[in-house]
Amino acid sequence: MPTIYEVAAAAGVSPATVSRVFNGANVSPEKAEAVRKAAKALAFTPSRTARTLRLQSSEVIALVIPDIENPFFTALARGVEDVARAAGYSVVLCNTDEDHEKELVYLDIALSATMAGVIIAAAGGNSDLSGLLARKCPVVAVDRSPHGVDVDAVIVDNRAGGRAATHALVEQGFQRIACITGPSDVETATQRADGWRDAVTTGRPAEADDRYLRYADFRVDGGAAAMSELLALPEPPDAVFVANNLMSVGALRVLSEQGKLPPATGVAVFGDLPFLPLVPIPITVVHMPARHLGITAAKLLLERIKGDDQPARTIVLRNQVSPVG
Amino acid sequence: MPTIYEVAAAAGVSPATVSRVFNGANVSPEKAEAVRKAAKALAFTPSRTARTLRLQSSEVIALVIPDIENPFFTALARGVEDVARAAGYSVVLCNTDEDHEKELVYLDIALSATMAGVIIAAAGGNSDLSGLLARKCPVVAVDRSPHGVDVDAVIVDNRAGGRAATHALVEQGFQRIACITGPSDVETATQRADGWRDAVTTGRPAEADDRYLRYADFRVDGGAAAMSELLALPEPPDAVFVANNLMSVGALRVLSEQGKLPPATGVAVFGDLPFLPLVPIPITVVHMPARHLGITAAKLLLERIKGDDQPARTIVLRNQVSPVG
DNA sequence: CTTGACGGTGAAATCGATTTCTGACAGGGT
DNA sequence: ACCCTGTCAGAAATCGATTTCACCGTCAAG
Repeated sequence: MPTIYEVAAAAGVSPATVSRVFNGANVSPEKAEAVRKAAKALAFTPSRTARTLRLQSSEVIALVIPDIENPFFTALARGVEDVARAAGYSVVLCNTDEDHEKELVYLDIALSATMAGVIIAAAGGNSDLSGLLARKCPVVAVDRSPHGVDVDAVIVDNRAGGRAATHALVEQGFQRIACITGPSDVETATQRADGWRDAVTTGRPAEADDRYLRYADFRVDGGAAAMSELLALPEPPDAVFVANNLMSVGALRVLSEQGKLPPATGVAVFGDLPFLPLVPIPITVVHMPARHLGITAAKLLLERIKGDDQPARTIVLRNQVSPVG
Repeated sequence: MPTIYEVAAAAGVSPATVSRVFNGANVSPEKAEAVRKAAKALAFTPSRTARTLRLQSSEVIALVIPDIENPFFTALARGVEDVARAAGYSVVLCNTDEDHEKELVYLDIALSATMAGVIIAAAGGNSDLSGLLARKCPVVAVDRSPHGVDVDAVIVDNRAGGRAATHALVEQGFQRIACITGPSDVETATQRADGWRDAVTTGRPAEADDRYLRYADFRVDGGAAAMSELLALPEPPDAVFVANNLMSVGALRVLSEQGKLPPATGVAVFGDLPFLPLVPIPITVVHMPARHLGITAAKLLLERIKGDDQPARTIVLRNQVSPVG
C-alpha cells in the first residue's frame, strides 16, 4: 500500500503538504489538485495505524457486550452504531460471553489501540474499569452499571419492571408465582428478582417463597432447566416471571412440552422476543427500549469524547408493560 | 499510559531490552526480572498501535456481515470467534446493513488498520474486494461468494436447498407453491429461487409461474409484505417457500393474522429460527450450519494468514432438511 | 521605504514498539 | 598467548502520518 511519501513524490511536493491537503489546511489550489490526482492514481489511503499513533486517538469506539446471540444486545448495538457512524465514528463489537477474562482482554485492546471510547454492558459482577478510568478513556455503561465505579450509565429500572410484570400476574389471579432470573452476580438479575419479591409479598404478611426462585444463566437452556425444576416441585407454581428474553424461550418450550402453555400457566417476561409473536399466547411483556439504550449511551459517550467532564450521570429509561397475544 | 521507555528507565535498561523481555529473546534473568517488576509496577501494556505500525500487521481479523440482527449471522460470528480466539486473534464485527457504502468503508478500515484478514458475507451484488486483493490481504467469503472474484469461499448449496424445501411441499400435495426470496442482486436469493423453480417445474411441462415469485429484502417486514401480496392474488398460493429465516417470521405473522397458519398453508423455510419452535407448527426447515460456516471460514483464513497460497478453494457445506412441529 | 502580517511550503521532530547493527565480554580450542 | 564463537545489551533506524518550526514571498499599513 502506498504511503504519504510516495504520493508526495508523485505530486512533486513534501509529505507535509499531502497531509495538509487531506486535513483541510491551507494549500495552493494547484498543489492540492496535483496531490489529489497522485493520491487517486496510487489508490492512496492514509494509514490509520500511523495516524492513530501520532494523534494518540482514533475514531473507533468499542462496544463490549456479554452475548452477541441475544437480540436485545444486537438491537442495542444497532442503536449505538447509528449514532456513532452519523458522527463519523466506527463501532467494533466485542463479545465477552459473560466471561471476565475475555472482557479484560477486550478492554485492554481498547486501551492499547487508543480507541476513542468504550460502551460496556458489563459481564457479571464487578468489571475492572480501573484501567480505562485511570487513562481517562471515556466509558459509558449500558444495561448494567458496574459496581462501585463512577461512570455514566444508561439503564432501565429493573426492580420496577420486575415488580410490574409480577404484579400483572397477581392481578390475573395467580397464586404461586415463581421467578427465573439470571446469574446472582449480575445486577440486572438480582434487581429483577427484587421486583418479583416486592410484588409477591405486597399485601401479604409472608416472605417471598425462595423455593420459587431460580438463578439461571440468561440463556435458553438455562431457562428450560429452571422451568423443569420448578414444575417438578411438589407444589409447582401456577405462574412464572422470567427475567430475560432468552430464558423465556426455554421456559415456554418446557411449558409447551408439558401442555401447560399460557393461559394454563401465567407467564410474564422481562424483555422482547422479536421473533416470537406468531401464535397468540397470552404473555405479559416488559418491553426493553434496547435500541434507545444504545442510542442514548452513544450520545453520552460522544459528549464525553468531545471533552464534556461534568460529574457522571445515570439515565434511566422507561420500559412499557403490555400484554401480548 | 506508560511507554516502553518509561519501563526501561524504571528498570535501568534500554527499551530494546524491555521489548526483548516481552518477545522472548535472550535476556539475562536479572534484567528480565527487573523489567517485569517495573512493567507490573507501572501497569505497562505495549501500545498495539505502535506495534502494528512497526510490524505492518496485527492480530485482529474483521468479520463483515450484512445484518447483525439476523441470528444466522450472529451464530456464524460465534463460530468465527471461537476459532479465531483459540489461535490468538481477536474478531471485530462490522455490520454493513446490506449497504455497499458502509461495506467499502469497513473494508477500507480493515486495510488501513493492517488487519490480519477479512471474512466477509458480501452485501448484495458485486462487492469490491479489489483493494484487499491488490494488497494481498487474506480474504474468505462466507455464505455469499462475491461475483467474479477469485477468493476462498465457504457456502451452502442454495439451489439444492431451495429445491429440497420446495420438493417437500410438492410431496405434501400442495398445488400452487409460491416463493418469497431476497433481493435480486444477492446470490443466495436468486439461487434459492432457482431451486424453487426447479422443484415446481419438475415433471410438469409448464414454466414456473412468476406470479408466485416475490423478491423481498431478507427481513421480517419484507416477508410480511410479500406474503400479504401473495394472499391477495386472485388465485392465492396454497403453500410458500420462504428463502430466509427472518422473512418467514413476517410471512407466518401474516398467515397467522389471516387464520391460515400451517397446516392450512404449506410452509418451507431456508434457515433456522432459534427462538421459534414453541408451538408445534408443521414447517419444513432447511437447516443452516451457521456456526460451522463461521468455523470453516475462520480456519481457512488462518491458513491464508500463515502464508498458505494454494489456489482459491470453495467449500460447500451440507444443510439438512427436516420437518418441524 | 520600512515593517509587520500572513499564506504557503518543506525539513525535521514526534508518536511507541521492534529490530538490525555493533560492541563488549566470557569461555573454549589450538 | 591468540583467535573464534556466542551471549547480552544499547544505540539508532524504522514503520507512516501529523505538526511544529523556520523560511520565503507578497501585500498592506504606517
